[in-house]
Amino acid sequence: MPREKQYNEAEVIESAMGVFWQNGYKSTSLRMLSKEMGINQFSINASFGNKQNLFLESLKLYRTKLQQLLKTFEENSNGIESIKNFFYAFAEFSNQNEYKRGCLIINTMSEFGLEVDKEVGALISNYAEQLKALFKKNLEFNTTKDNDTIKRQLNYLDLAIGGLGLATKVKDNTAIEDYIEMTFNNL
Amino acid sequence: MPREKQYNEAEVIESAMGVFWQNGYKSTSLRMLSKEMGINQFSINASFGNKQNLFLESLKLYRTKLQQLLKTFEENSNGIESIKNFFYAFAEFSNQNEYKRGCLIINTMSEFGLEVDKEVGALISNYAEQLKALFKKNLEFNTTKDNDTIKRQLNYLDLAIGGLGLATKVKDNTAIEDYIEMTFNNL
DNA sequence: CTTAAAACTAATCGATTGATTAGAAACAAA
DNA sequence: TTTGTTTCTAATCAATCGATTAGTTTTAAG
Repeated sequence: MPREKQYNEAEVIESAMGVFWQNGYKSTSLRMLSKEMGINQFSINASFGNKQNLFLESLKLYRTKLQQLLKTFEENSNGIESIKNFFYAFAEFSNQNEYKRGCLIINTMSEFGLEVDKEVGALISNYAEQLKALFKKNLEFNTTKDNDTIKRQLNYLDLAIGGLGLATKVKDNTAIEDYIEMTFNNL
Repeated sequence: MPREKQYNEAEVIESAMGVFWQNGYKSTSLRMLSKEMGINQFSINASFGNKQNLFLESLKLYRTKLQQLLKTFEENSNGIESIKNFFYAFAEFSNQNEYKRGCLIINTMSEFGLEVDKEVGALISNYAEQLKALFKKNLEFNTTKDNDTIKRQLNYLDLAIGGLGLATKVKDNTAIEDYIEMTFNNL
């Protein structure tokens, strides 16, 4: 007997994700979201509760998109070159349209630092740990490396992918390509 | 005949800079600034006009502080090792107290991306160009490098210092040290 | 049809934002 | 002391924020 929803929740989250990606959390208002999602504030509340939770759902969607890159990375884990391929895929993903939006996860890390919401922080940490595990797996492809070398190179890659995320928001593609190439000269 | 100001403008800018550094531009309200600066909103307006201009003045002050690092860098320009020393000095500066605030300039780049205020953007660009000039000077200390190598290494260092700025906001000192050491293994 | 449940529109809530105002207080020259 | 200028405090402005409400519309079961 009830009236049907006139929108698809998965579709409107996609729109919300785009707005948060472009503007960050604090600079995104519910009115901006309402406009881009094509539903009013009441419906946002009905489907997602509040702004914070909609942001979390947007991050989850973003995470599932990145997961496809991680899947390719996992399936093609043959050492350093595989890590480099992931760096390029990550940069390309961040530049997937005309906007310079960077990476939503790294943007969020930068916006909130260590004072991040608990659930958001958990999502970010989970992603970071999964990525580091893949880095580690590929670094260990060269069995001559000692544990200390692995540990240092892992920290190097972890911070480098963060820097790459920031760079995709403010630097041009040539600089980014030079950066990736140079990053892997050391490894 | 007039009444004297009961505060020193240079001192209250120092306080304002700290608030912006910790919270970013948008998350800093005039009431937070008023409280930390020890003067009321009217006085902020009287001395600095508006929030945007106070932010610009805070950035200028931050820039003068970084200028001391650049001065040391300039005076001790003997090649790659000098660049590395600057990286360490930059990381230490960003961690100068108990807070994890990162670098105000890089935080601002991340917060506004390419849609930054004109004057703020000019200040950032000016700083970035000055820094790149110093990188270039030290890279060219090794006269065997061709121009293309210099250009690639310059982009590498430019993006790496950005990544370091982000890292000082969210990573621990061990990871940062590993990152710097690894970064200079390639050069 | 009638009816009940859910989704819709539009208006509005209190709180907070950046900015401004009115009026009191301070202070040195006249 | 009087006067004129500036700084100060405290209150308040319109705009916007996230969130919510009241009331209408849609829909399908009965």
